[in-house]
Amino acid sequence: MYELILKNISRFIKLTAEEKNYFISLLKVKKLRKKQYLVQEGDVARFEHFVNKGCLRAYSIDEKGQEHIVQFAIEDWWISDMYSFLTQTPARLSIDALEDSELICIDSPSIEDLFIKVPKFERFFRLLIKNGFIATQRRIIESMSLPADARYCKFIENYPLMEQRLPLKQIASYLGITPESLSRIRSQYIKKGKSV
Amino acid sequence: MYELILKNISRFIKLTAEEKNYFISLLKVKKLRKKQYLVQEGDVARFEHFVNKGCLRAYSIDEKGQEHIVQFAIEDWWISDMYSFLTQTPARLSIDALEDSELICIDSPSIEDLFIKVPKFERFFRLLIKNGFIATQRRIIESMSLPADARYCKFIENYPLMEQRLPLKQIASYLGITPESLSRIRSQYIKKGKSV
DNA sequence: CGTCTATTTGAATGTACTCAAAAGCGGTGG
DNA sequence: CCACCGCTTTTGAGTACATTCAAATAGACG
Repeated sequence: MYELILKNISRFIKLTAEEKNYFISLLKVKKLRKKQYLVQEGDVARFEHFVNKGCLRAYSIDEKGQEHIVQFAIEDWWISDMYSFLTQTPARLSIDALEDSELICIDSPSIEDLFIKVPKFERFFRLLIKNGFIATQRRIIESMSLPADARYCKFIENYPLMEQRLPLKQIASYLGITPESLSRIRSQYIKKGKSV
Repeated sequence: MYELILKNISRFIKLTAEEKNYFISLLKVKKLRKKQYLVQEGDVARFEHFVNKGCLRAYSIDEKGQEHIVQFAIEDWWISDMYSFLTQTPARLSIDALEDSELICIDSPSIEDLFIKVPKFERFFRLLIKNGFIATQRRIIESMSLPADARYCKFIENYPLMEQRLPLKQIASYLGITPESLSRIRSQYIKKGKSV
């Protein structure tokens, strides 16, 4: 059950067996069916979530009711509403499952305990957030400097595993374009792409 | 000289006089003239920078030679190429001064020392990055869900102090539109804005 | 099998872009 | 101090790309 998350952590910090056990004692497992919410806009996010299995998305809904996907997460990724989790104010994002999923969750007080008893975890979460920050910055740069078709190519390059699992509609929402536009881009891409 | 940065830090963690002195011993001050580079694309970012005075921008340059501003920083803000700093690989961003500026810098090895001697700083930098991450995520959501004119309004709302100091061209680059477009948006905004 | 949603395709529209030119502003050197 | 130069900002005209709206097709799920 916990192999994947321990392996994930070991990429950044080394833990003793005792520390591992303590860490595991703080975790909760949660299963979600496709389309179920993990976090709804308006909740206070109480957990950081590690995806052990499945696929989820974090998104915001604008005044017109349109969804804008901020992040996807598949196995071995972390997902949460960072804003809500940090400030303990109501979430601006919703998170739900695109596939039946299994999550490993750790709540806010447990993380604080963890930081005290095993300070190495401060480092781990710092690096985790840093990576998220970097990815997000890169995404901003790409969204500004590349036209929609190039953004789609980049997406496939960066997340080949996801691209296969995600409905086009969801990818369009992530790229900030309409499903119709993405459909057209794709048909262009296939024509040209055969040779590329 | 160091009041501002100490005050900045004290918003997140409390330091003893001794810790403060140790921290200060690690700092370097750097002055920049307007238009001077702090970091150039291709350098390895060795420092985190705190703006004590002045105004800077971090930006990337795309294949067409166009600049895309990722972040502005004025007094009491931190700025660096996070990606380069974390990975110690060459910077993808350039950072330069939009006004004569004064920076307080701390290099990578010093930060690692600091984390060991005063672990509270792990927390500080974690929170700093977290805030950056949240701001960046919000920016992505806004850039996807709002038309250019609304993004400009949001920018004025969020960063009223900056808006006054920044040339229109720089703001346009941040918003991801051309200076011509921003000029037009602005003239609309003034007409309508009088009544708003 | 039927219903609901996702995807494709078409046509008309709109927003922001490019290119071009003029006006405004700031700084520099004679 | 003023004239000039370079850069920023404004304005105009034509263009390109993505959008909206609509309709048809394809797929998924009960």
